[in-house]
Order: sequence, then C-alpha cells, then structure tokens
Amino acid sequence: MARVTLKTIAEHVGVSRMTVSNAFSRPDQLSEDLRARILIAAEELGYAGPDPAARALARGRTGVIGMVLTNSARDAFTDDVAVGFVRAVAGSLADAGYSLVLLHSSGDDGVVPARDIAMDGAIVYSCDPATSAFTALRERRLPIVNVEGSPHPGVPDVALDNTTGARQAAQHLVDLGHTRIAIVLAALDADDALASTIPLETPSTTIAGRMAGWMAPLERAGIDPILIGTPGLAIDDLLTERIERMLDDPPTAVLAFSDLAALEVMERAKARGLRVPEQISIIGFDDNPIASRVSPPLTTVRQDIDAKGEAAAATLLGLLRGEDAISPHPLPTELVVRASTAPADDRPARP
Amino acid sequence: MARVTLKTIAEHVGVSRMTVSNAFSRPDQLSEDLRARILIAAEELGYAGPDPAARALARGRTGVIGMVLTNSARDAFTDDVAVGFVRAVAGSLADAGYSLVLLHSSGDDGVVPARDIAMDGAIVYSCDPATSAFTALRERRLPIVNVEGSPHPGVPDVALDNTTGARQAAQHLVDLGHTRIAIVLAALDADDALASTIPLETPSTTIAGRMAGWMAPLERAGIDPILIGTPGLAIDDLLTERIERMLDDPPTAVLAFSDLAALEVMERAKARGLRVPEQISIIGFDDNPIASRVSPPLTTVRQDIDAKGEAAAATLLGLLRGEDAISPHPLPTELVVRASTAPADDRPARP
DNA sequence: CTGAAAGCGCTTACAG
DNA sequence: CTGAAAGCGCTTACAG
Repeated sequence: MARVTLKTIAEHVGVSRMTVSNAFSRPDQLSEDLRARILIAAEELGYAGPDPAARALARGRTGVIGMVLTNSARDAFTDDVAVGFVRAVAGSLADAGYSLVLLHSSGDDGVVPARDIAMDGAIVYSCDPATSAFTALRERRLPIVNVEGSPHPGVPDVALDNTTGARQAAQHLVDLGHTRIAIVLAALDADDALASTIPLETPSTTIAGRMAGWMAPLERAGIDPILIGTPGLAIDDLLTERIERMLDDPPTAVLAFSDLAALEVMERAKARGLRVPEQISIIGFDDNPIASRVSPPLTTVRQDIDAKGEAAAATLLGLLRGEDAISPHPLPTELVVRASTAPADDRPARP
Repeated sequence: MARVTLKTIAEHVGVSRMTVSNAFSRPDQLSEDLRARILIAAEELGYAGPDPAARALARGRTGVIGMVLTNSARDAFTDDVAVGFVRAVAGSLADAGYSLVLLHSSGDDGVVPARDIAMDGAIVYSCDPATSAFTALRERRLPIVNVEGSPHPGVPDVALDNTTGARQAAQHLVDLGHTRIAIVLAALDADDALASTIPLETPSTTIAGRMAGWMAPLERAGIDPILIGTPGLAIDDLLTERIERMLDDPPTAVLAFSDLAALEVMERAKARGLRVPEQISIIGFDDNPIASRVSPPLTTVRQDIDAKGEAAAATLLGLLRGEDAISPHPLPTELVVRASTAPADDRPARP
C-alpha cells in the first residue's frame, strides 16, 4: 500500500491538496463541515497528519533546538549541574513549543550532528568556540546562544557573575584566619605554583572570573595562594595527580573551581586521615545537589541553575523571534556556608 | 543576499546541481579535481553543506530518534535512574550516528512533539501505552521501542527481570526474621491493607513483576504484608501521606518499589526517631546512584541502567535496519545488601 | 470559502 | 565521470 499523503486524502474527498493542508494547518480557511469530512477521511485512511520533514522544509522551521554539551552528552550527563541545566532549558523551550535535541560530538561514521541535524537554533553549553560543533553551527548561520563559554562575536552569552561569589568565598577563608590557601583549577596549567610566580592566563572566562574573585581578598590580605590546575576543562587524571601531590604538604584551606573538584579534594584528604574541616577547609563552586548531601556538607558558591537554563532559552527564543542578540545580565552567585569550612588551626605552617 | 544552495554553487562552478550534491554526499561519483573545485566554491560562498531539512525529506531519514520520558522531561530529569538511562541511550545512538530529541508532552500551544517532530523512530520510557505521545507515534507508524512500560502489540519491550531481584529482597527480610513487613508501591491503590484482603491489580507490568517476586517468599513464610500504594506512577502526596500513616504503627521492615520511595520512608522514619536498621529495615529498588551515598547505605535491588539503555538503543537500531520486532531478554536484577537492613528485634509486634 | 501555481532544497535512479 | 528528469510531501501567497 502506497503511503498516505495529502494527495491521497484530497482525491478521496474530492478536493484539492491545499484544502486538505488547510484542514490541518489553517482551520479558519475552510468551512467546519468540509474540515470535518476531511478529518474523518484522514482518520479512515490512517493519516497521522502532515509529514513533519516535508513541513519543516516548506515552512523553514523544524520546532527543534540543538543542545551541545561539553564533551559528549555521555560525560555531561554524569554532572548534576549540567543535567539541571538541560532540564531547565528543555522545560522553558517546551513551553514555547520547541523540543531539544542532544547533539553529540561527531563520531567516526562521518555524522556531525551540528551540521547534519535539521534545527532552528542551538544552545552551546560550556564549550570552547573552537569546538567543531560550534563552528558548524556558525557556518549554518543558525541562531546560537553561548552558555558559560568564551565569548564569540555576534553570539549572545549567558554567564554567571563568577567574581562576586568567588570573592565571598575567599573572604570567608581570610576571615577564618587561613593563610596557607590552595586554589584548584581547570583550564589553567599549574602544579603547586605560587600565584605570583606564573601567568594567570586561561581561555575560560568562567575560570577567569572566579580567579579574579578569589584573588582580590587574598591579595588584600597579603596571601599568595598555591595554584593546582589542569589545562583541561574538567577533572582529569593530571589534576587528581596534582591534587594528591598538593596533599603531601596540605594547605589549611582549598578553593575549588567546582563542587565535584572540591569533593575530589575532600575524599582524597579524608583518605589520608585529614579531618575536614578541622585540619583542612574546603569550598566548592556551583552548589551541586550533592554538595549538601555529603559529609560534612560542603561550603560552596551557589548559582541558580534553573535561572541559567531559563535565561538561555529566553535569549534563544528572542533570537528566533528576530530580536537582536543581547546577552542577559550575568546571573548572581552567592556563598553558602555549610560545614566544610572552619577556623584555621594554629599549628605552624610547615613543621 | 539570497540563500546559498546547491544551485548557487552549481552555477558558480558551471556544473549541474546533482554534481554538487554528489560532491557532498557521494564523493566517489565525481573526479577528485572537480570535487575540490566545488568544495572550494562552496567554502567561498559560505555554504555549510546540504540543508538537513531538505535532505531529510528527500532521503526519508532524519538522523533523529525521539525519547519520550514519563511525564514531562522536566520531572524525569530529577531522577538519576532516568538520567542514566537517557545517557546510555544517547551514547549508543551516537555511535550509530543518531541524535536524541527529548519529546515533551504536548503543551497548550497545540504542539505535540510526538506528532510534529521529524524523526526516524522513538524510545518510550516508562509510559502507559495510552499516553497521547505513544498513540501519536503509533499513528505515524514509526519504529518504537517500549521500555519498562505495559506491553503493546507489535512494539518490542525492553524489560527487567523484576521478579528475581524482588524475590531475593523479600527472602532477605524473611531470613532476618522479619514478619511485620510493609510494601510501598506505585500504580496500585492501597492504604494500609493486608495483601490478602485486596486485589493485587496494577496496570504496570514492572510493579506486577516486583509484587510477584516479593510475595513468593512472604507467602511461603506465612507472612501477609501490609500494602501502601498510590494509583499514580510515582511518589506523590497521597503516597507520602499514606507512608506517614503507616509509620504511626511501623512495621519492622519495608520493601519499596524504588530507591527514591525507600529514601522517602527512611527520612520520615528517622524524623520520628526510628533507628534504621535497628528498628526498621528498608529495601529499595534500582540501585540509584544515591542509594550507596545515603546514611545508612541502602540495601536495594540493582538493575544495570546502562545495559537497559544499550538494549533499548540496539533494539531500535534493529527495527531501523528493517529487522523484526523482537524484545530482548529481560535484564537481570540482583539484591545488593548494604546497611539499611538488620535482624528483626524481638519486641512484641504491637505493644 | 476553495484551488492552480510556484516553490522549499535536496536525492535517487537512470541514461549517456 | 556528468547531468536531465522526476520526485520527496508539504506550504505560501494569490486569484477567484
């Protein structure tokens, strides 16, 4: 049996194809009576409605928004912060009638979703603008919103006010009397180096913002923190190795670029018998759902992940409506003091 | 400036449109030299490659697979088990060159993603076959795989061997000497009723399988468990209310239909000063990542969520290749004993 | 209220 | 190795 299309139904009812099309897509363009007859015929013939692929071509609109996540979706989905972001975006887009397609990075089969999937726009989360997916999206001249990535001309950015929260975090440690402080970073290659001795250069504006926030109160207090970092964008073997080495001669407090990194430090510190927070204070970043559930609950810098998702969706929806590309105001961040921080103890620094 | 299409490039290079098409899609169909010239012209003109929407229509293939999640994606994404499933599916599909689109339930704007989004097939996770999304998918005659849902003729099912793990869980409690046991359920309306007094009917084959597993060892031991359940498919206010009422006169052990439900019981029991597991043993289901992190770590029934995702993807990929619709073998489940279960104490049942 | 015409941008056999 | 023809299934103005 041949496929049922508008034509099949048109012939069956004895009207033209566009009248059938109108029956589905523009009900006000034909009489109720005729429309009812057409719908009944469609039902009888097992027609499920206009073919979405054909409609997408004719209308120039697919109803689909792409989402490219750091690395592969596989990795990103192990991070509750990323998952929360996807959830918030999907929810906001759904309200506007759009569905979210997860764009995996190109595999070896030659498929490049960012280039090959039909979509109306895309949200790029925490990616370098040099990422091939980002490039492909740009070449297609699709509306794009960049989230927590390095700025790219013509692409609106949804960003955090990373500095404020980071500043509060560092100030908190200073207030507690810490002077031997380590900062655990991504996107910056540093192995147990004093901040004053290396260039604080990173391609990540997120990390740069946090660094600026952390350094301000420390510098004011005359503290030169130790830097532990990996050139990668996330926790990798190099970073964990360097964290281990740092713990050979532990600082009294650690500022980490994410809660996951903070927990990595916490676990390894505990494994060595260090008491948290008595012997080592730890502050994370994000307020990952897990932060409040670990023991001791993690002091961290909260960001509103739902607000971030909504802002990203709203910005893209604006672009889709033909509005100008404007980046929303950076979203606020705020220190949340829990139990992983305590006053520095008075033991001499390096006995 | 008009849009750049195959035609623009064809005219620019002085060849026909299909030769340009071949340059992109069938490189073996033209000389290397000509292909290079075409690709260069395309680059110059800012052509990003064949339009995916047009290609989808012409080829009859989109490269997109739909995923419909219990309720809205918004809810499902708060459940790590569902998230893990999505991750596994997305990963497996990516290897085959497919991207996953999250199909939200239809909103009030008239958009029904399951009906309106162009896709090649879909995976339906933990949904009633009466769900409108499921119906829409069926009407389109798309290849569908049903996961943890009620069976539907002609649709392959990816299911768990729920019975084996549940049986082990109940046997574990019997072995520990428990006799006053409660079962906390979804998809079955029960308020503190003895199992023997109500019909154990549920539309959920998942729940039915677990019930069968739990009841076998209990019946053999002459135990008539108390049933606490909600007609809904997940934890809702009605269920939590009934759990509270159950705890007014607590059993010595609880079997829950999910880890999330088990944690609900655990939290409420602790809030009342009940010690877990000394005064009340609790067993969950799923081995949610959180299960091992709570205190005390939850005894539960493990399922391999990655395997489930891979099985779902593999089954759909088979359908897409034109193979027959065959359901894979039910995936194994297995009791994991942790610290939320202990021997029944000897206090009289109802003092 | 209904329909003839043109078009969305590409691909699939097939012929040369 | 290259191209003329037909087609994928729908929608958008526009005319009547």
